[in-house]
Amino acid sequence: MNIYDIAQIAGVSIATVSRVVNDSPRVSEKTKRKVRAIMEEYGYTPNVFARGLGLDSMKTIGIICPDVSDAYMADAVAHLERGLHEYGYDCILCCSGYKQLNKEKYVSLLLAKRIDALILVGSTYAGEEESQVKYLHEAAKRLPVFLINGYVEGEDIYCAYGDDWAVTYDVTGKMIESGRKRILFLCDSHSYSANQKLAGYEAALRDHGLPVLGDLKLYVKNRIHTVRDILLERRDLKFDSVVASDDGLAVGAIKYANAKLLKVPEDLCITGFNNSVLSTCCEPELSSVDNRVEELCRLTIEHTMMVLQGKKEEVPLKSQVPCRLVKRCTTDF
Amino acid sequence: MNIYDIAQIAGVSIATVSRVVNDSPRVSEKTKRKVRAIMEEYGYTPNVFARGLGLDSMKTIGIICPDVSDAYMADAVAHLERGLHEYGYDCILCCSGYKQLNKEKYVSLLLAKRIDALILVGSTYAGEEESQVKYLHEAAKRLPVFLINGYVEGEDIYCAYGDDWAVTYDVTGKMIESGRKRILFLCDSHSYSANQKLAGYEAALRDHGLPVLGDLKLYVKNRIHTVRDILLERRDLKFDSVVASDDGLAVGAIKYANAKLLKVPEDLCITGFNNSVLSTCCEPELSSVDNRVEELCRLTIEHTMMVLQGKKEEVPLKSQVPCRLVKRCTTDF
DNA sequence: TTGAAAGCGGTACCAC
DNA sequence: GTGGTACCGCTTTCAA
Repeated sequence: MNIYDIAQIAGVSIATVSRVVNDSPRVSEKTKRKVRAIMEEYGYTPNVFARGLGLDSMKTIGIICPDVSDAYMADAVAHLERGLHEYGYDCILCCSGYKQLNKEKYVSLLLAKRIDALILVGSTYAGEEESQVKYLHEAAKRLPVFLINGYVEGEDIYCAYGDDWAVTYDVTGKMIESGRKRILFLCDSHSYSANQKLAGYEAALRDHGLPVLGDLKLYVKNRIHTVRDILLERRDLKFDSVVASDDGLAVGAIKYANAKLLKVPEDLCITGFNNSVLSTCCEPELSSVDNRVEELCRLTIEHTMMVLQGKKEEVPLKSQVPCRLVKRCTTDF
Repeated sequence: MNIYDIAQIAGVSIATVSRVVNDSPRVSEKTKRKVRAIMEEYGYTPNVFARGLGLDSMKTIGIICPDVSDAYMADAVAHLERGLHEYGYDCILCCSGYKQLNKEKYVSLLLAKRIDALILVGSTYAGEEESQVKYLHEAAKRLPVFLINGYVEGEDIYCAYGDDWAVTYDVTGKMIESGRKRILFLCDSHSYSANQKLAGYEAALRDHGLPVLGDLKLYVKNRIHTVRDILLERRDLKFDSVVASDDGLAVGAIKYANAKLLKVPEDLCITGFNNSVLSTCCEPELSSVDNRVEELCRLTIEHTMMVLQGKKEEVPLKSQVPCRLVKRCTTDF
């Protein structure tokens, strides 16, 4: 059943049917009703390919994230999908992993699919150096690119991210003010956001007259037991508190504390990041920074729609959303 | 840059360019090289819409799940996306929620997008009665439909699921054999898989000569604190063990035990389902049934490809994968 | 308000 | 092995 069939049955031209489908004002109400009734009766659905050919758009948005099985990204993807769907857009989801080559491959693959916009979730896409974000600039020449949780400067690259620096500065400061002197910084990558957190942590130490010690900056794989075991093995490492860049790492620290029978937060004060289920699952429950994914996604969707509607002048290239610490049982401030 | 441009530059016909793009054997190696070089040079990518129009396929597979922010589904989606991508297929992801109407809407939306196959993740799609799966039968008339974690009988509906009944029967049996007499069954839905688990639980009770008590079958919302609080409030409810249909529910039970200072597993023996991060995050760590998503996804992908390659006779309509209990600290058998 | 017809960018059949 | 060309199903301009 195609537009020709409908036209014939309705006794009008395909142009008219097309206008009805697109709800053009230049068709009489009477004709509209008639044609609609027939489309309904025969269960006609316009062919998306033919439509795409003409309009060069399929109302589809590409979402790339390193790995949806990560709770934070899954959450983001869920919010994005829901929101975009409300605007009549579908989502093609791609999990690129963390390797540069694959990120680039996925982007060009999506470009070939003629998606309407590209949304990248995760600060890994912000790259560590200019050469790593070149592909984003290239992509941005063809369609609007949106980054969640990272910042890349460039025309038509719109970024939404939390103030990781500020919140980490703040949390670290509070730890110091509550008497901690040796704060361990736990991290699992060198992404944009990880670097922001690290910088905030270091600034807080400096501003409070504490030394920035290389030993106390630990890069570990984000697996609970791995973190616990590494901390247990490093008997040389002395610390009275932990600022972790992810809940998984923080829970590893909690497991370490439990294993060593340390009192939390008295002997070891711990904060995580992302405010995921993990933080209410562990024991004691984890104080964690809420990165406000929902808000970041909301903003991104809003911006995407504005840009797609040609109002890109009204959309800021960078949008920062304030994070906030959700206090539970692993902090005493 | 389209096929006509390339043809002109290369001094061949569009037919030849098309053949080169599709790597047809009926083009001389020399011509292929020449045309390929030009395509490369000008960065030509075939228009997917035009191609779709002709072939009526866009090498895209629709994935529907109730909610990707759920760890289990996120995991499944991640596996599916990775696997399908290896076969050159992209994924359109839809989160339908649990309402019948929305499930149906999403399916017809995807059908209109002319996807090549449909994969549904979650036993909620198996429905509770025939009328609820009618839309799947309709869809299956147009394209192959795959279910992960649920069973629906019907032509061209291929299902892969764990043996929830058997593993629950088994676990419940072991609890009884280790001396438990009042086993609480925790559940958050009436989905196909939930019903299987319940049936396995009840069968085990019966086979061991224990009564099936309505009080001990509890339907709760899958939120850790909610579960804990409900159990704390129900002071009338006596139980010495818990079989939960999801890790989240089981962790709720652990929180309850911790709050009441019950010893786990001595005073309260607990098992969860899905073997998610939650099970290694909580304290004590949870024994949980591994539902083998990865294997379910692997099978589904394999089957999808076979069906799309026209070998549907070789694909079984139902594939069962044995689950297994991963023992941690909340059980003593 | 409606219709005719020219694209959109490919695929595939049929000649040569 | 290569080229010519009729589709695929829709949008949109131009005329009427």
